[in-house]
Amino acid sequence: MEYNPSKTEQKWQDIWRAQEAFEPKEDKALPKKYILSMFPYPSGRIHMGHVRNYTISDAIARYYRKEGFNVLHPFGWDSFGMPAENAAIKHKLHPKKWTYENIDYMRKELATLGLSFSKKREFATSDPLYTKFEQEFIIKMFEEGLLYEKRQSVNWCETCHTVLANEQVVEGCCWRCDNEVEQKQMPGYYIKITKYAQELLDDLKTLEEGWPKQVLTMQENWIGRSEGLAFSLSLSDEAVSKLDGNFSAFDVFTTRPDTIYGVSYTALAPEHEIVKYLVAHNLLDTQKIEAIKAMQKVSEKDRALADKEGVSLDIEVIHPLTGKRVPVWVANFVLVGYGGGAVMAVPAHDQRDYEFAKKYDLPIHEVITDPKSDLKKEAYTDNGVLVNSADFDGLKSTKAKKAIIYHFEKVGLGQKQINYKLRDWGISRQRYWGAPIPFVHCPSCGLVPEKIENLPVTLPDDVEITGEGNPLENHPTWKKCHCPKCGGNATRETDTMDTFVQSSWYFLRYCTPNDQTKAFEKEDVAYWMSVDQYVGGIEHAILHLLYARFFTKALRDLGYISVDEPFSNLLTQGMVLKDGAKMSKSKGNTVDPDELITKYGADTARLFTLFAAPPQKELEWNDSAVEGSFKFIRRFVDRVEHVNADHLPQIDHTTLSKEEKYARKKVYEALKKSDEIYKTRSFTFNTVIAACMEALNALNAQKNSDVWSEGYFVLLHILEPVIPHICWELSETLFKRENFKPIKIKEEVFVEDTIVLAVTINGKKREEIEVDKALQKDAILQNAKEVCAKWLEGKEIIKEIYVPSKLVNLVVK
RNA sequence: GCGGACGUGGUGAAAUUGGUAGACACGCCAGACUUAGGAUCUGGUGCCUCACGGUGUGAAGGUUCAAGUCCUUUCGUCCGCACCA
Repeated sequence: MEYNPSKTEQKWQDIWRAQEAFEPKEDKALPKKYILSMFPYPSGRIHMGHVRNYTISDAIARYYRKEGFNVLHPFGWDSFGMPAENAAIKHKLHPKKWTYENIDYMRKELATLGLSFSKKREFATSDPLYTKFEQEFIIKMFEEGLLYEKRQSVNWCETCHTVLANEQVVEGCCWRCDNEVEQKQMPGYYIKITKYAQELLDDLKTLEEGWPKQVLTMQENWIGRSEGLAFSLSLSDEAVSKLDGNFSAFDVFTTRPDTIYGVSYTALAPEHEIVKYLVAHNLLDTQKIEAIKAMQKVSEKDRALADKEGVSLDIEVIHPLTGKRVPVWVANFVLVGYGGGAVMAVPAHDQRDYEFAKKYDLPIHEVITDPKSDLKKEAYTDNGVLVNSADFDGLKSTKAKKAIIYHFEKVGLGQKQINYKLRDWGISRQRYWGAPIPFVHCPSCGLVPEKIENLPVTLPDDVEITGEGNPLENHPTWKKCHCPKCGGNATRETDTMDTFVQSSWYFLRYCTPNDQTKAFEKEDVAYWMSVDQYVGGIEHAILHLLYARFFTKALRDLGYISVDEPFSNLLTQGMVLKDGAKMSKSKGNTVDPDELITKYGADTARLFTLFAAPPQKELEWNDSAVEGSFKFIRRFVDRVEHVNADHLPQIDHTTLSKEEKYARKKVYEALKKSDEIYKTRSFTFNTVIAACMEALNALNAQKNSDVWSEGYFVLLHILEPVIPHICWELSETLFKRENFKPIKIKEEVFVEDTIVLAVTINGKKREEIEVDKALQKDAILQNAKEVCAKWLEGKEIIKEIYVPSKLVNLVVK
């Protein structure tokens, strides 16, 4: 039979479309599987990363469908975002037009891959209906105090003309354009993700089975919980009067309360209010003020790389336990955004404090002893035994921490505190192509949410995108409106939402995709959620995956759903590489999926993608291996001529020749392997494909047409998720697709009359023996010794080990 | 610095979880068929050795009858976070 992929693939894609073959059933009594790939941004064309992503989830979806599950495998578009605006500037195209044209084009491209998506549930996040529900959530969050507006220092990217959330700053640079991020004071909207810090951390435990460890660790570190003591340091009387009575104390946080007797100075962040006051009122000599101003100018990123640096502020605080005076410094390594922006410094037991103390010749008081400690060289930062710590002397660090916190709480000087590195999520973006933040600024009522019945607040179409400023801000009339509360003249908020807000709940919308009145039906969500298998890139380990987890919990608490975690199982696919580097246009090492499919067909593209590496690993592109995948399919199609039954034939295994038995065994081994990779969720398709190749090779070594027929019946079943078009074609012709149902493994094919045992001597393999399966241990050992006579000459056997159906090991001296 | 993942032929990778290392492919070599082949088919292919045999999973130790797999130390690669007090 000739293999003509373009014809066959077109044929089946047409049939699938016409028959709506992959729509989930409405029956909620059926067992379900929700299989989801991260939806794409419609950038214009699909790339190999998309092909890999969707091929993996499609294979999983097809498998479960064949196993009788009600499968939801939806698809959509993450269609708000900056590239649309950049394209508008460059090509003078409206972002909306550009986006939706891209969607149409990419939808056609993806169709050629034969993906089994539910077509009726597709949507784009820039659709006004989607915006409507999202704005409703935002208003509900505001009403529940989960969202607030605040003017504060933000991450600003000058190239993108917008604010970025902390998660979107990568090593001090913009995650999208790599430009260095600056700090800017601006008003913005924040979602209180910090309120969920503990739950987001705790629930990572429920994901241990289903998520890669790496991702869990990254989220854990990002949330960054630490436990310690928060207390206040009172300024000396002189210091209070120097500061004109405006300050009397400042707060610090420490995870090492056991070292508190070792405090020899304290340090404030350059942006600390006290420092600002001293500078603003010229309360220090000019040289110091200049030094502080210089420090303030250095970006956080550069500070991290800089040497420890500081200035004494000529004020003192009182040590809360000893009553001694402690000098206050400003230091470049203290962060304003964490733990009050001030630290107690214990140079003996903190390496940063140590370096600073050495540089400025500040005292180093040892309060923790340990044989490993050598304070002449470096700080001793591990636990140990307390000394020079009054009543706490002799306690071990762990005990002392508790005792000291208890003491602080008892006398009312401070309390136990849990701190998180996680910051609230800033969602304001000063851009046009996004979901408008549905608020109004009223001169008399202040910040007022839009009325729910007026949603969605949509974008004006008549804008000019220049890249200068926010087009909504510059629009002549759009922002003029009436206050939803008092009806007076008011101004619409011109910030739009971070696009990560849209991707934080799209998987819920797929559950009830076409409802015009609500975002989703509670029962639908209860049935379909959580996502049984989520597939996407590791680059979202923190960003999208953390936001989506948060959003799910927030919507739960707003009463919309009753799900705690959105994604039970996560597969992070590896990158597609060529010549050892990530495929990218700028490097010129891309492979065009369209060309690949035109040349070899979708099945070959899919087969290569799944065969070349396990999905979690990087996939190195190899043109001749693609060719090899094509040849396998062609060979597979070619051998169909050996099939002569239109159903699964009954075979009496005992009457078969050795080759025939071996072929059957290989066929059912492949089926076993296939079930295993889905069941264990390893999704190592490469091993299943290899097993099918072995089976085909074994079939080819015999001539029994019943064995051939059975082999094809099973192999078409196994390979359907990988190379669906040709499998549907062959299965339809040969078996009326009767084999696209669960197939029972015939255990008899694994039962063999003889077994091959390895004979090893001192663990080293010497010979192989083939023995009757009924042969007893003694006889087998005897047999083994005879075969290995030459190795045993002049040796004494001191031990004989027999591992049934595996090997014999003779230990000799 | 902290955390994570990982080191197996010329290459991509397997290895039933402690039991015959290198399955399956790519590549390469040889042969067959061909006017021809970058088509197809057959065979070979870890390394050293003519062979007998030796040796081999980054390195070094250890546990065990038996280690790619478990333990200790060490080297290297990749990724994430990075002065979080």
